[in-house]
Amino acid sequence: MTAIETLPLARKLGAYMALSQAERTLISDLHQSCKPVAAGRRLVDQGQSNHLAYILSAGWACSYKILPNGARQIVDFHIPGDFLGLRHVLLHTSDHTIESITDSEVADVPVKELLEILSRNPRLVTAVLWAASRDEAMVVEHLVNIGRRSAVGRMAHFLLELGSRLKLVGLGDKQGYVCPLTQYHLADALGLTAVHVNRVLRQLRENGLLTFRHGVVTFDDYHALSTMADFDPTYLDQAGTTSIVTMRNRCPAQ
Amino acid sequence: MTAIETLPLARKLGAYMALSQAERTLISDLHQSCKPVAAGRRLVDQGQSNHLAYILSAGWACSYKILPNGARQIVDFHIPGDFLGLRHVLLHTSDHTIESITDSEVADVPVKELLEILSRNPRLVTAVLWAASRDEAMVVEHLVNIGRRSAVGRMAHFLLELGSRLKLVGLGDKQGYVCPLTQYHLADALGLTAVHVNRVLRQLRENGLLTFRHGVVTFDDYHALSTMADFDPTYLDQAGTTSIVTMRNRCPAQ
DNA sequence: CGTAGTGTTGACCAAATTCAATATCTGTGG
DNA sequence: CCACAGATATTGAATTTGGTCAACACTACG
Repeated sequence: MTAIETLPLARKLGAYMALSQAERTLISDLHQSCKPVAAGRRLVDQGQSNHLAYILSAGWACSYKILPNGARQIVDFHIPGDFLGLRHVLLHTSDHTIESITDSEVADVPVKELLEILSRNPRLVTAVLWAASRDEAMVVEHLVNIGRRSAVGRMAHFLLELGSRLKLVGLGDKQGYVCPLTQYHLADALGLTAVHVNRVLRQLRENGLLTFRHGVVTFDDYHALSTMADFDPTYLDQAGTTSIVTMRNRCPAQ
Repeated sequence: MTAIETLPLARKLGAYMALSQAERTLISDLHQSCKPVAAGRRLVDQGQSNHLAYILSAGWACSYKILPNGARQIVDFHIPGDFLGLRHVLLHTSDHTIESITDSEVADVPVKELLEILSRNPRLVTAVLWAASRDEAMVVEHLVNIGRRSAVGRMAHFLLELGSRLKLVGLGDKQGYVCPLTQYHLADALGLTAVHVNRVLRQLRENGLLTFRHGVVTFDDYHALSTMADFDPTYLDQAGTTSIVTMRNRCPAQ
């Protein structure tokens, strides 16, 4: 078992609120069955319910929906420390598929155990609720991105957002990051075709804004890129720490 | 004060799980200050935090984001019984604006009170978390809609979804419903221009699928419309009641 | 090697936008 | 009750964006 401090989920929730020793132990308990998963394996299936939630410890994954016409829309990418299938567990239906992109490691969490832990720990529920809210904020930003930005703007904004998320867990910086996504992944996430993704990437490269080659995203001009993409990482910030602190002072902890 | 049974929020949460008398009373307490709001008034402002959540008792509202270039993306429309500003309260920042579309009635809920109620009532937290999850499911569907469907498909799917939601609160049926949205609202929600919205509506009308005129949506051929739009209302269903019960019983296994 | 997945590019096409002009509706004041 | 203004809806023509089809290059890996 890994030391509690290095568990991505603990680190993530810990960024929201200070965790008591008991709470840390509970989170640790959720990681009992951490196991490797090969790339391309489906963890949650659209339309089915396998009653498991996962914590992604290592690797990349994505959530997507397949339309009857065969088109795929990727809703979100998941990086280490992310909770997988949370909504799936709560709604009891799987409205989308979650699939590993790279070889990964996941801890699967039985629903029963999760619900018991949460029902006994209102503070933890609050933290999880907050993590879920942050996820929704990302989906909303994604929606705005697809609905109201040009292809180039979408791409720039998306790669910047991914950079911010990765920086938070120590997997990237303002220079860039390692990124296992194919142009097909990008296309299905951004509502474009793979061919057009290629052209857009070329355009960004030729304009000296960013380079995405050989699995590496390099920000050639971070400032100019942020400007042209209207990128504002506020919605990702953990400014929430302040928020939760406020919340904790107002309501009696349990 | 209205009888608890007729409060939209109570009705909504009650569809998820049976509510105890104490819980009903708590929900009723949240409606202390129900007041009228004129059309076009902003309730929550992008970038500000006014620390209030609302329950929409009557009328229509919408959440949207304005991009620096002036474009607007409507994230969701709200109808009676919807919770407004939930994420806003939890994240302590307002990442989007919520505005009334018609003259409406809202009950504003002070954050402090809401948090106190939730921290003392884990079951209620679960219900709220679930309502929030349903909202996210709608945003996800919206994302898929914009990312991977043609303009006509988007419009059809969107108007069908709205019909399902309204039917749930008794404001519409398979024939159609009264709808105060302008073509600009539709455009900003679907990532189109108002001009193109007009053409798309004409096309749907001329194909005998649906008519949207003078503030009324009429389904001329519900079945054909659902088919062409790949509409599957599963993600809106309240099958959840079963879900929560089942979740308690099931488990481990894979 | 050879194959499958991925990336790259060009020529052509379709969908949606933009610009612009009118029409219609709705509420308001005279 | 009518005239008017502002918002909303409708339509056409020209343009842009992104998609489709097709060919080929590069890379990794058995």
